[in-house]
Amino acid sequence: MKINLKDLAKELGISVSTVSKALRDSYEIGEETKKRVLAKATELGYTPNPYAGFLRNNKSKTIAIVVPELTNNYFIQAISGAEEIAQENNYHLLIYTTNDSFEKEKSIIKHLMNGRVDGILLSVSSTTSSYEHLNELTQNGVPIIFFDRICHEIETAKITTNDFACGFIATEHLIKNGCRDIAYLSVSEYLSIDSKRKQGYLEALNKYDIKIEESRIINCGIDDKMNTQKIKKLLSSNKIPDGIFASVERLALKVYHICNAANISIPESVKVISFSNLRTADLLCPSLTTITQPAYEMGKEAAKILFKHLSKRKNIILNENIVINSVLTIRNSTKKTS
Amino acid sequence: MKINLKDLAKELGISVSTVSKALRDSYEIGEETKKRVLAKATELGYTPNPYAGFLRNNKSKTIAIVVPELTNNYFIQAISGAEEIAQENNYHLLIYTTNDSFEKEKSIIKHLMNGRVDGILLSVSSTTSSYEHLNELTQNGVPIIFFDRICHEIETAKITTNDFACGFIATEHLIKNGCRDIAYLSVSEYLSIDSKRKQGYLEALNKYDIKIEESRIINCGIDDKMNTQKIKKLLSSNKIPDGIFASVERLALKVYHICNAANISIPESVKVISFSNLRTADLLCPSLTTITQPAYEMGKEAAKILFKHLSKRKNIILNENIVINSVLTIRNSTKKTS
DNA sequence: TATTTTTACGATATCGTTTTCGTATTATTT
DNA sequence: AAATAATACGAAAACGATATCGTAAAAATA
Repeated sequence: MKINLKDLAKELGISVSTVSKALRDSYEIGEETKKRVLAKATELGYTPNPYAGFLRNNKSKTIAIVVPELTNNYFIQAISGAEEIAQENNYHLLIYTTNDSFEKEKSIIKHLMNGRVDGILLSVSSTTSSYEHLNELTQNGVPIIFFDRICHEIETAKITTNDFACGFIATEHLIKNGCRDIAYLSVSEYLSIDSKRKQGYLEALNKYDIKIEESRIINCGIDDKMNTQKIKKLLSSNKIPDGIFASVERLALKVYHICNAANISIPESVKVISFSNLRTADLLCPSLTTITQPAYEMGKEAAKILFKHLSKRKNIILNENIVINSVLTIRNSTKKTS
Repeated sequence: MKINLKDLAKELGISVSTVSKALRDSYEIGEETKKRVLAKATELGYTPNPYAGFLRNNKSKTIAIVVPELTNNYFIQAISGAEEIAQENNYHLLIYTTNDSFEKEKSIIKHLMNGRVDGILLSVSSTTSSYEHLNELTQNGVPIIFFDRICHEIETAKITTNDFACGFIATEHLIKNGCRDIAYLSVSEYLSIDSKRKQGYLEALNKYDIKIEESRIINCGIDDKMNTQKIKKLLSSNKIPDGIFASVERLALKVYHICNAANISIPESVKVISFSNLRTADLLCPSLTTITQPAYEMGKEAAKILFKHLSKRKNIILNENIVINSVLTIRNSTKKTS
């Protein structure tokens, strides 16, 4: 049933090595023999055992993509882009989610260290606070490319969007539409994307001479209940902010839900802008003004760079920062209401 | 740098086979030796080459999940469920998207035939019109489990939701809220889920003595422009339907967009219900009444059954139909407006 | 003490490829 | 015709781990 090279060789009355070379179209084999082998191979439905080849060549034709969560459209689109490039290169794509857990990320990375994959695309977990596991990985010669949630400490290629500029733009947009008391919903103290977006936010406040209130920076995390509590508190005081800048989609939706429940009207009472890749942003009530990251392109680019490197067989990836800009799409959640 | 069993054995001054058995905690090896080996292994950071084992044992500890698209929350959630179970079983998960293309599906399946994976979780493409590639797969001994978009012709386990009943319930809900002229947006003539949902729709019309109009069954497909055109036509005639039942999320969103553009008010002019796993269904304008499939559970269940089978090492999976019910969530898009 | 059993380990074949190297045959050159 | 070069193929050694044997030494039994 399951046919291998030896079977094929026996059937053809020639040696295994000849069959192997014939199938790989080697110059060492005569045209006639090649045809015979190929014909027999298709006749018997021969397909090579991939793992034998992997073992021999020390290459697995497989890469992994590791993301914090699957309930975030950004990551879905990035995966989608990576998958397309993988298919183009006849590679296979393993998928792992860390659920934003540092421990799980370490465990996954450890499992990928032994040559199971030729390379890794990673967006680090929001609770990842040290990078030894990633260092070990590169020491073992497994190339890794970061996208979005990058790790500066590791020397390799990193794909990001213009987080600082967008943080600035988002905040400026709120200001220009009348906001003077803007809250920033931070997603994680560990993430570079968060700190950059926040810096953009602070810079914009500075430019427009708005005093920075530490209490308006809400440090959210992965605990949904805690987030709800913090945002509820923000929106139930007697002096609620007139603008909210959510660093990630999930927090903006939380704001929507809380405002709905508390009868706080967007954008009249509070304007909302968010980093988001939501497909339904324009169908929301009200439609949500977003900074949309080029998630698909970022996934594609990360994979492309990995494959470029894999084809070169060089052992080191140079430090490289690739920035693909996000776009601001203005909708009703930040509409001027004066 | 990269250490293998032989290196370890040399370092310890014992044989490769002893080291191997010690690491696998074999009864053949003395306690003391085991400890020595284990200590040395961790000291030198030994991790087994996975492919060597795969070759030897003819098992890859890897399964694949093949879905039509990633821009559909149903599939994302199903993948998420499958991934969780895979991690629990220390398995790895390969992901493939067919983009609803029959050819791509065949190509992917062919690549998975040679033992690259121990099993496959599949939701067939909406353009898949024959099943030879799947038959070949099972003949090659690769177990396959279907979820959602199943294939009756292959004998194996299939995870579905109660499509017929939900088709009926959805339609009945529209009728009870005042609709008498209900259109059904079909997603594909090939898919069993579609025909079952449609049958439910027809059954409901029958029960309430509503005449079935063939022209109210809109056969959509994967061509977005064609879909837009067909739905626009439906909604721009002088007698538009008072209810729309979308068989998939994407078509409901299309309806929303078209209604928004054409100033047709939902639910006043037309009520909309849809199969959907949209997280933002309740935030839409108006909030969307949905039949929500237990996507996460279905993915989990599919994976669980596969692993149950894999542990049994039996060569055949019995025909089995597992049905997990969907839930109707009533929101404003179907609100009574008499 | 002699025999059997148990314990603990090593040598080696195997999984299915790829690839290096060796070589017999034919073709080309002088 | 003799020497060299090109062509077409086969034998066998990897790749790294596992598992089947076989077998010394130690322990248990007779």
